[in-house]
Amino acid sequence: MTDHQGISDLLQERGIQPSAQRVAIARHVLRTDGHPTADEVLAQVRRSFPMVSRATVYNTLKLFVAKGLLRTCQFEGGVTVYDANVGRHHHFIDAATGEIHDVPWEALDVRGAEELAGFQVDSWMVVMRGRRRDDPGA
Amino acid sequence: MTDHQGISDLLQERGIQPSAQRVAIARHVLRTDGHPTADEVLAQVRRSFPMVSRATVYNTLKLFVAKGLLRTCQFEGGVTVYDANVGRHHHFIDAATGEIHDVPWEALDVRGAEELAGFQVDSWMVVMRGRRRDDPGA
DNA sequence: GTGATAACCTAGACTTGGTCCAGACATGGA
DNA sequence: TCCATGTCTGGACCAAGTCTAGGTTATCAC
Repeated sequence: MTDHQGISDLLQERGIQPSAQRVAIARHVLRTDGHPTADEVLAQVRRSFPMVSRATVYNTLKLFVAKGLLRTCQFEGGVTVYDANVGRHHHFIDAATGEIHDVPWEALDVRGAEELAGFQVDSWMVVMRGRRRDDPGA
Repeated sequence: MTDHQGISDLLQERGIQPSAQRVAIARHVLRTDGHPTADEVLAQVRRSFPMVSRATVYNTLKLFVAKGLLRTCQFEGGVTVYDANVGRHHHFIDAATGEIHDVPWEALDVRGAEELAGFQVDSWMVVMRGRRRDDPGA
């Protein structure tokens, strides 16, 4: 799914014309389970595609979000990061490093969000902060 | 608690020298249950204190955060907003207006956050999105 | 192949949220 | 009063993100 042809097909499925730039951006942003910023994507893509412009990266990321391939998140520092995991999940933010980790939806049990008085709740997520435990036994 | 003397005392309790500017900023930012941005605070404070500078507002808000009088949040749009409610609570974001509403801690029941494998979770909150219901009967 | 059209990309100017800094001003002891 | 310290101002600066004009490329009818 991350080879050139596969990505090209995926973009076309979503109604996106698979230009060389878009495929290059998609390779970097859809293949990671990290949460890169637009500038990180730009830097990565430029290694294999030096002429790509900043505007193209921003436009393409926006397009991918509009087409449901990506979602954006804002946490610490006010920078927008992109998340290729578009299914329901929660987030854990490492207070020491700022790293963002996805937490599976089933790992937590949230009750009461749907029947909140005065609000029609369409979606929700839990945002946790703390430290990552680096005991390898876990 | 929002009159001049009370605010002055509150600042001093927290080890903050209560200058005229700081009291003016505190009056606007601690008396609201909204979630103003720094620029909104600046605009408000300037109505009663036209000479206040942007740097002072930013510095003062940072100081209040450091002293535990305020907390910051980042949601949509990547702007930092300030929240005078520093106790535990959740957030609801109105998808139509972008407004942020505080949701009481007890309104939701979250299980599993404390014993998350691989992470030491220090704090968490639920971020909900949807529409505000404007039925007055609720 | 050729030309028209639309889609796409680039570079750079611009906007906005936020920080930094030098100098001015206030305040509180000795 | 003088000095030291803390605070405030205005403006320069920076970084993330957007906008725009013009150039390239792809598509398609002829």
